[in-house]
Amino acid sequence: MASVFPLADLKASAKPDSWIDMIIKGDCVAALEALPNHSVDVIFADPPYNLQLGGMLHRPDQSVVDAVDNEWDQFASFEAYDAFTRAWLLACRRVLKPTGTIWVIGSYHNIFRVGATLQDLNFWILNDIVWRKTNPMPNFKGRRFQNAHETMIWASPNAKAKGYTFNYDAMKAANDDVQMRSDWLFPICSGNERLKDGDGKKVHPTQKPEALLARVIMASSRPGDIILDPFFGSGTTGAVAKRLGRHFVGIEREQDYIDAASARIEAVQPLGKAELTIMTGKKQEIRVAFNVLVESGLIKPGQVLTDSRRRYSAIVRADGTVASGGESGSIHRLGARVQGLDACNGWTFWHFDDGQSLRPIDELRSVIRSDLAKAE
Amino acid sequence: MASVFPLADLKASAKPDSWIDMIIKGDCVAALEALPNHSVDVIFADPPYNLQLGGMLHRPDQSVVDAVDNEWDQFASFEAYDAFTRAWLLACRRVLKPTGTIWVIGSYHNIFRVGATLQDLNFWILNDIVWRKTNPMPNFKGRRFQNAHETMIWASPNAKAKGYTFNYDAMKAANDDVQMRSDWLFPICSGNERLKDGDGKKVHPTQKPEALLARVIMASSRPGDIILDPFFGSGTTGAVAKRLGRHFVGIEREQDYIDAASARIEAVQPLGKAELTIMTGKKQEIRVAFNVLVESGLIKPGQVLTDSRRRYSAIVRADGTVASGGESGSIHRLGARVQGLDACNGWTFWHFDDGQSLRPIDELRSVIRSDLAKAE
DNA sequence: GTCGACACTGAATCTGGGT
DNA sequence: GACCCAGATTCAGTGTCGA
Repeated sequence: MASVFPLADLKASAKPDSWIDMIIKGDCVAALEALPNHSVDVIFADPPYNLQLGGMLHRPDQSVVDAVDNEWDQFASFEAYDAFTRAWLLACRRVLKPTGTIWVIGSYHNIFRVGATLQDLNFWILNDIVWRKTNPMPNFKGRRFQNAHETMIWASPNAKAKGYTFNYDAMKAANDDVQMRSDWLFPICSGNERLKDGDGKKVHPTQKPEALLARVIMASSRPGDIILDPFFGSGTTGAVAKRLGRHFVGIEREQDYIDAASARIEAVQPLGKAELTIMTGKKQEIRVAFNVLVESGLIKPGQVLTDSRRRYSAIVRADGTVASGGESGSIHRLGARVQGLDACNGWTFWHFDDGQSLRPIDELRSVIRSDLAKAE
Repeated sequence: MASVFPLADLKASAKPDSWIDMIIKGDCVAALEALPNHSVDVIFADPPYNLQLGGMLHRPDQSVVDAVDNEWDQFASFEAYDAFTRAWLLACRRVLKPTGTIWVIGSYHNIFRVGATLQDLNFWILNDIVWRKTNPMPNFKGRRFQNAHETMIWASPNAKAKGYTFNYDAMKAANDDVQMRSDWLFPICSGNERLKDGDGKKVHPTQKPEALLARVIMASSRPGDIILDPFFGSGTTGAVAKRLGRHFVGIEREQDYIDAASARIEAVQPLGKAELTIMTGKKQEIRVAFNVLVESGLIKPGQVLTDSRRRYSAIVRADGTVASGGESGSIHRLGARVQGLDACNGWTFWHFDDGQSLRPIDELRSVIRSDLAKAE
């Protein structure tokens, strides 16, 4: 239980990082306002859905559906819900790093209001993600389609924000080497994963599955990043963040939820560094300029490069530029120029003849890179 | 081309139904205001998405993506888009029958604003439906998840609206006898279905697949209903409506789209009556009250009914009520009362003794129904 | 006629680091 | 903030052409 932290203590603390890996007890907006500017990498928010339920719902066998009827899900009007949404999103915006991103999950009851508010506040939507449930609750009355999904919005703090973390290559590799789509399939949280109290009753009515949070965190953060959840509830975000080697910050008002989340997170074993290594693509590799190949002798001045079908050719010059029919420039510029295009990746466009076949000069760059790696 | 209809002609027409199965040329809101109150059963709306694109986007092979940059998709601000959305939704509300429903399709660029506006105008969301694309365009820069779906909102005109059409059993039967979910899988519109002009260029940048409209119309309307599309475009709604034996009304500003849609709809052959019969379950079956059984002599006053295990018993009264130990009421009420439950389906709870075994009284209702069916 | 290679396309808010 | 420029980046199709 060491990770619980009353908001008053946080405000009194002189230590700047005392809020990391803690659950702050208190109101969401007040607690956010106690955190430093631009200090967290990712926010995952599962706000109240503002369900507007009529009476009780019975299954065909007359058993009663255990609906979400908690006090924290009651709002007087759409206006009240919008004001609440605006307040916590504004507080989140200040706490989020410029390179950070925010996730918000909801259903049709609230997600349209959340999305519109995000846009009004100048957040920039990157994707809307659909969580398709393998095992959703049926529609008992037969008057609608089975409500089989929830929606997450992923956004950066403004339209110009560059440099947010998206582990594209890891996602693609995890998805059988095709791009990860915006529709994800996961079971709802049940079985051993579902937190129960002493009477076997579920601790929290809307506990999210860890698999969902794992994909969110793996996609949009790096090990060591700080993940904030302003509606911490049963602490799924904290548990998964800890397991995945990230730091967490939770905000929660209700002591029962804090107790359950705290114990749950305590029991989590973080994965090791090897398991947490994120697969990256070329963008992350050491930059090797073309003239390094010339300087190292892998390419010789005067050597002729061609494209893969020998339609175009160019001569290598000693300064690391290439020339063709009066034109000259970088491998990229000249590649674009001879093809009449705006841009070109010279590394894959230009080839050299190794005596047997044409090979892209990118292969020579790989040789340099592996030499550099050995030298480390 | 007979189905095109300038808005001025519509206003001048004395014939009240002259707008049915027509494409009205003109502004969406102005045209809607020329239609009678509460006159259409279903509205399907595919409004501009308000895409905010930067410069050109190139594929990895340097080819240029043909983006949606049409004038009709340009708005000055979110406020302008919201005002536009409010105006056409209000106009739709007046034209829609109290038992009607509206569908709106969009992407994350606009759907949150549309959904919030629907709620602000007191529409009642029944479902949000995800159209999962089998073949979406990839994310070429690897900076986001592949945007692989669009969202539809299905709503009734107000929270208390009852009696809207939802062909639950037909949807369930069409879905291998499990409830139709809120996530639907369809390819994007391509191949022969995609309308092309003389030069082989697509007529409309965002033509929707007919399969999507077919499910919408089959789920939420009946043969003979009127389906309105205020952003008619290439006329998919009209073509599918006609094929499925529904009437359509289209509103469209651009003559090129009207010409293409008009010719397209002209070529559609409607399905026959037999193919259009909507599969119905018990909900749609002829209602048979318990007293009809008594009146018909299948159940006799004074007869004893029991539950399947003979734990409870009740005596049938001539008025079609049943009584047990001082309590009396409908078969449903009394069934609930004796079990101490809030509700009970008396048709399956109460049984009669046919001399050999106990059989639910629901079987007698089936006898009545088949007699009624023969009589038609 | 068949098969393979290649070109083309779809509602897209689509780079990042350095000067 | 504007500009420059290296260089990284695509899935499920349909249609065409030539062998």
